[in-house]
Amino acid sequence: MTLVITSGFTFMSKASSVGRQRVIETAAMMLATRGLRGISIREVAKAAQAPLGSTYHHFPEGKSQIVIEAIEWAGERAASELKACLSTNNENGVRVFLENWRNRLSKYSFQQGCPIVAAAIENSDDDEQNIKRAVSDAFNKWQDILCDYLLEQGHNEHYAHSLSLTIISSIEGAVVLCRGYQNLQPFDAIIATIPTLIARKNSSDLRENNE
Amino acid sequence: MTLVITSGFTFMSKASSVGRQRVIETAAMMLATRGLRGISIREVAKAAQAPLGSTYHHFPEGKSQIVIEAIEWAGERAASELKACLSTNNENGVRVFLENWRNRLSKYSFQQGCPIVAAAIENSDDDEQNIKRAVSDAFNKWQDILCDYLLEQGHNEHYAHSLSLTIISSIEGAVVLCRGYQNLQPFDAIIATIPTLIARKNSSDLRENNE
DNA sequence: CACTTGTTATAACGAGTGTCATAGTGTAGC
DNA sequence: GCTACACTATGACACTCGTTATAACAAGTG
Repeated sequence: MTLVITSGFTFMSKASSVGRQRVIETAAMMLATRGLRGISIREVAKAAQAPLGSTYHHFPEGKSQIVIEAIEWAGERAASELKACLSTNNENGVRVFLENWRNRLSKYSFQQGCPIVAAAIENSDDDEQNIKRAVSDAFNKWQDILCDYLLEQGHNEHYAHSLSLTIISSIEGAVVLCRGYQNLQPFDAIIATIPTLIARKNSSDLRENNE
Repeated sequence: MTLVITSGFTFMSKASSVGRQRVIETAAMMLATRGLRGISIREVAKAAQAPLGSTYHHFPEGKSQIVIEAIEWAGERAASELKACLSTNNENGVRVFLENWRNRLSKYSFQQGCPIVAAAIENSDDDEQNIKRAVSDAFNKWQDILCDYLLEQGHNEHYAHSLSLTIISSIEGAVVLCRGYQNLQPFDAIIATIPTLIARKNSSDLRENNE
């Protein structure tokens, strides 16, 4: 339940901005745990030790604003971690990133997944096209980073595009499966298979099967 | 919104059992659309044209029973479809299954995903270890079917195990990404990459990287 | 007819939800 | 001092939620 805050985000002049930021990070954590409709502003505020009365001061658009900012923050956080892994580990970058995710999953006993996934799969009849936009923005950012990396590794553009989407899909799917299975087998599986797709530099056997 | 009922499920003697079954299938559909906490018994009953007063007659354990039976039904349904694809298409079986999923996604305009995923990622503090069990049962069934198929295709046991989990992870992840992106690119990506993992019969380059 | 049995109708309970209005607090600048 | 303003406290509104209790209904059986 305890959340370690590492961001030095400063925005306004006062100490309350760290309270605002803590609400965002707590919302992201609870989103990853319980889903979009599983969290309430009251609970987020309580967990963030922020006064409920002030959430509508910091987030005048209400819950959807909190959720969107949580998605953006989590997306940015994962993007910078991915970038760091890829730039410092060269051809093993993806594997290191996978293993980081693996460790985080077991650290939290499969209670936490990906907040962006949680926001992606819960439709509501009326509201919030903006949530979907924040979700696709996050996915897009990860894909761009991965795509650039794969191009640097010598893959052609088309394969880099497909492979980057495949990697992200596998990760997100494996996180879901691990939470269902309550063990790490799905993640260990993609750690065993995905790197072989990256290692293969010539993608000749791929082209003939495209439509 | 219209739900086509294809199952010939008979259980009790009366026509009301089709009402009961319709509640299950409607719950599965709404679960796939709005998530575990996004559905209410009242709404499911209304959508299934079943009287609210009788849901607690057919499902005395309440919402959790409805959800569990919906998961079981959806898991069984997907399992039999997967089995059919694999047995009638031999080495293209997975590809056919992927394309079926792809078509279903666009048919429902990315509104519907996988009900089992929805149930897998929403933790609640107190209740329902049984939901998690139903989820992992469904995943396990799919994995067994895929694993047997891959063994028949000539893969060794360890690779078949890893690859089957990778395939399921990729599909579930791609479904999530497609809903986020609101387009089919993620699914087209895994259709381009996954079959190459299946086509490769010798997994020699895989073994050296395992821990 | 009475009687059972499977099903439905209706109303209510307590709890939780997002949101808002209003009043109160503190602190910085004059 | 005092005003301005960012923030917080409190309580309320209208709503939905899962669940239960209780009564009614329909149909078959004796």
